[in-house]
Amino acid sequence: MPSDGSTSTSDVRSRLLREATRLFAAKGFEGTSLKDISEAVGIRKPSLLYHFPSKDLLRQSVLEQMLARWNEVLPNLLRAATSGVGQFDAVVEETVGFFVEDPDRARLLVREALDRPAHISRLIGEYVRPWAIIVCNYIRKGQQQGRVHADVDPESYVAQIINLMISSIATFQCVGDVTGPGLSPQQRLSRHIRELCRVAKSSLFLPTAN
Amino acid sequence: MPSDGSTSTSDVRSRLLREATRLFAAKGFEGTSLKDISEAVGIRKPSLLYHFPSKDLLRQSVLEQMLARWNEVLPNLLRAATSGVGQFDAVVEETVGFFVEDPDRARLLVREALDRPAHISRLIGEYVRPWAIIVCNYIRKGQQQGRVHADVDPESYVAQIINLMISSIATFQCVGDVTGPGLSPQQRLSRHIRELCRVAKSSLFLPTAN
DNA sequence: CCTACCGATCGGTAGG
DNA sequence: CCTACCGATCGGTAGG
Repeated sequence: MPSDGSTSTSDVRSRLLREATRLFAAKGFEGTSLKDISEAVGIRKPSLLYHFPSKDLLRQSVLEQMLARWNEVLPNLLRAATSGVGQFDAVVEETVGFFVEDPDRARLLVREALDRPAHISRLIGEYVRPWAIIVCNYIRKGQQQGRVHADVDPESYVAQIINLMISSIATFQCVGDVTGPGLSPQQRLSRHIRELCRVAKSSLFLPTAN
Repeated sequence: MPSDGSTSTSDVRSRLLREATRLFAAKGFEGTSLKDISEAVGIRKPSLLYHFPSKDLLRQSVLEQMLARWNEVLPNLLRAATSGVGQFDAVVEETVGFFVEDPDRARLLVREALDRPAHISRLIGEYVRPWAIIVCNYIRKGQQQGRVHADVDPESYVAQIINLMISSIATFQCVGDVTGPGLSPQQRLSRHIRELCRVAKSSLFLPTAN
């Protein structure tokens, strides 16, 4: 019975996951203590360890929760990925949207890539290779049809664009302002993403002859 | 007198900087202890603290050393940056080369961007804004001359390409293999960089009419 | 979900 | 450049 209004029901576990995500993204796994996380939720450290038996299992749970959300979005993405120039836009924007919706997802992935490269390699093999191969085949078909630049290296192109989408959102807050202020963060983000999509598309497709 | 062959002269300080760079890049600032660094050099922790009075000053020194090296390379870069399509290649390749020469530089910058975004914002203002403005003006001139795509957003484009160059090398070891193995790391890196340069150029310049 | 407590390790100092 | 040591904090456990 939530009589005090601060703890709604018994979603302590999900609140722990949320605060852990936020703090791991902001200060890193080693830079965050269990005390930081538990007190952000309003409980003591041993209580956290009741929900997550160790710090490392908490880290794994944080990543698993994010990947589970990605698997929810993936069907939409694959549906949009069948063919055509407009569909390409949709795939990029849908993927970017996943990370814009919560930039901590991007920061978490970049940190994990730096801290545990072998783990990220495994996740890539599991979560992105399947549909990366599909995209590569789509690119090669486009090259045969003359819609895609002949000198594109499909595998490397896909790797670069994935990397660009994730890391540019992860570090957006500080690398976004190369040439000074003058715009609101929202405006900068919007320009940033539009240019990201433009780069991805313009470096893939030949200009349409119109 | 270096009689034992392990310590050449008294470059303990520079060896500490080298090992600190390597360990901060690999495991992060919070994930690296002063003991790790000092023992990698073969001395005790208090001896490290004689050369660098605190862990935070060591971090600053590591970054300063890297930025000093960048300032040595910058003149070559600015000389090549004057005009033309071939020159654009030279600038990108020279910049990429700086980070390929030692990928720890890229990892250090990405980690710093995540850990201390305000600090990286300041460094960007100091080290990259000056010549980023020059590049933006060059892009705008190219747009007027019809050599550069009209819909390029110069500021965002520069931010994206800088971000791409650094982060793709920082996380190359794990994100490079989106579509499976089969190539040596050297071959993969070479393909990766070639595609990176192609994306940068192809998304900027209009196809030459030949 | 709590209090009380554990050994280990942290960055840093004293003193030589 | 070392040994010896400091208080603080770490992840984790006992026990309720």
